[in-house]
Amino acid sequence: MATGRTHRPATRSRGIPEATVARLPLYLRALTALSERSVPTVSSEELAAAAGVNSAKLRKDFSYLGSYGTRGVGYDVEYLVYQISRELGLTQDWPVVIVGIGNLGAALANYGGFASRGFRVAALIDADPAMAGKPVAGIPVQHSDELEKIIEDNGVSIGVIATPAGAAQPVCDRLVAAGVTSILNFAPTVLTVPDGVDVRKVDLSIELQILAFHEQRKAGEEAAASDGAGPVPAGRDSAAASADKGPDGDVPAVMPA
Amino acid sequence: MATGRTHRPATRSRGIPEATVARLPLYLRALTALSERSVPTVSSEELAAAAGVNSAKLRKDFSYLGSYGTRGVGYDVEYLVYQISRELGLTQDWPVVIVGIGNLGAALANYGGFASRGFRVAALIDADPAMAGKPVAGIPVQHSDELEKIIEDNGVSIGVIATPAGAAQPVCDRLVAAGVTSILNFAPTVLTVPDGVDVRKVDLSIELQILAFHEQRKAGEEAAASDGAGPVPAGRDSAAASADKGPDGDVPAVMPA
DNA sequence: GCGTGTGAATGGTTTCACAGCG
DNA sequence: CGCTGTGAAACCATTCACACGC
Repeated sequence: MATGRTHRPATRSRGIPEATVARLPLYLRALTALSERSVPTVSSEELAAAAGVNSAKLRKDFSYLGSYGTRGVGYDVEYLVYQISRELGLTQDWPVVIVGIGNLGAALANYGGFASRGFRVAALIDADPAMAGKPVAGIPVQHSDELEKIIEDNGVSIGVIATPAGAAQPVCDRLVAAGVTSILNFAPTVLTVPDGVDVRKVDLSIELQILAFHEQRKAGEEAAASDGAGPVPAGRDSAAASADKGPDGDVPAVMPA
Repeated sequence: MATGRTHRPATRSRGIPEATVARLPLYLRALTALSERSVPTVSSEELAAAAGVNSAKLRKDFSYLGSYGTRGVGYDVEYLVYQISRELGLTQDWPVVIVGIGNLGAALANYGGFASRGFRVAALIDADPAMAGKPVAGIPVQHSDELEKIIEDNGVSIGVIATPAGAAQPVCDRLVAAGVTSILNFAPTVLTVPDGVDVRKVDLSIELQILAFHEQRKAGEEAAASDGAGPVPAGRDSAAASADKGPDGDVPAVMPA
């Protein structure tokens, strides 16, 4: 999904499907929880339930990593934690910079799961001179003039962009020029990057819009058949024309017809 | 990820693929930008470039909505903005509650894109009594005791969870019981919900781990990667692929199986 | 002509179902 | 016997290529 020419034409025989890669962190988290409770082994069924997927999918996913299970028994928790960690590259240390220390950037800097597993916040960077030196999550914010130097000195290859939309592309360009090859983008913009650079985006408003779509669809279907699977608890109908109850008279007015 | 029951396409009309739905917000954003610059029409090629997808995909996506383009010309920007907004349900107002007003919750409350398009922060809720009454982003935080009342009074059907992991499931249960049917979860946990409730998750650490995987692969392309998928649990320590440079003391004990 | 709209071809992912092994 | 590992089938998504209509 990065650039136009995104094709990696079968780099090597090393072919773990993208969809599987995206689930490995989920399995890892579930396994870590089991590990902390000193559970020695799990079946695909149990682990799948904990990770919120189905067991056939999980077994297929693991089959791409190798045969790490024992038939008739299940998977060794510790061993699997190690194997997945290694596959994901978490047995090494990844220094990360966060650019844009507003509300969101500060939240990310404070996020515990960040440091907990392989990732380390190497620096916080902001364009506002007034922020410089101010500690956030115990780390002093540095001015963006230092960006290139910070990247190089720390061998940073992963950058997190938490700037306003307008600043995202320029920041991205500088990160890439300085040597960053993976970017996690929280700004609501499509980033353009050269080949070989990975971009993943996290976009609140896109997620909300997807939810709204499904929500609207649910509201439009009050003629359920005899399925009767899920009795929605409070049978209160919601979210129709909402021009009546709101304490706030603000109308969004997205578009006239 | 859409919860449980796959919707039967029995109702022949609205069968928009999930992948398409996920891209509509992207198109909408690009179109809105064009609209603000008073661009009257776009070709699939141009719009696709702005949205970061390829044009065949975009045309196929739009074909699910109907035939809104003009051959030889392109798409009318304003008209398409309206059609997509309507399809996504953004022509109505969606009151949203945010639960958990820590760093992240505050960031979300302050996020501009939130209110800008169809969504309205109806309330901020936190379990900490000390937070109650304190305004965040101009909205006073309310205590979680009020949760059910708030949901009902405001007809909220979308909830955002930004609590610590441990609190997420209980909060989720209460939201659902009170009538929420769509949840955006920022806590690093798998949420269990009844049928008919949609959950989407945003998970920083999963995204970072996916990036790390690709980053590691890139690094491994310079050095001949030694294949680690050996026979059975005997040669498991062949993890020499990547130079172990990190002082990461957290490596789990290697298991002989 | 030009660019949309769409069947058909391709590629990837999920699910099924069962063989195989501890 | 129970549970993993995996071909094969079913499903979904993307890409191709071209007919069609402005």
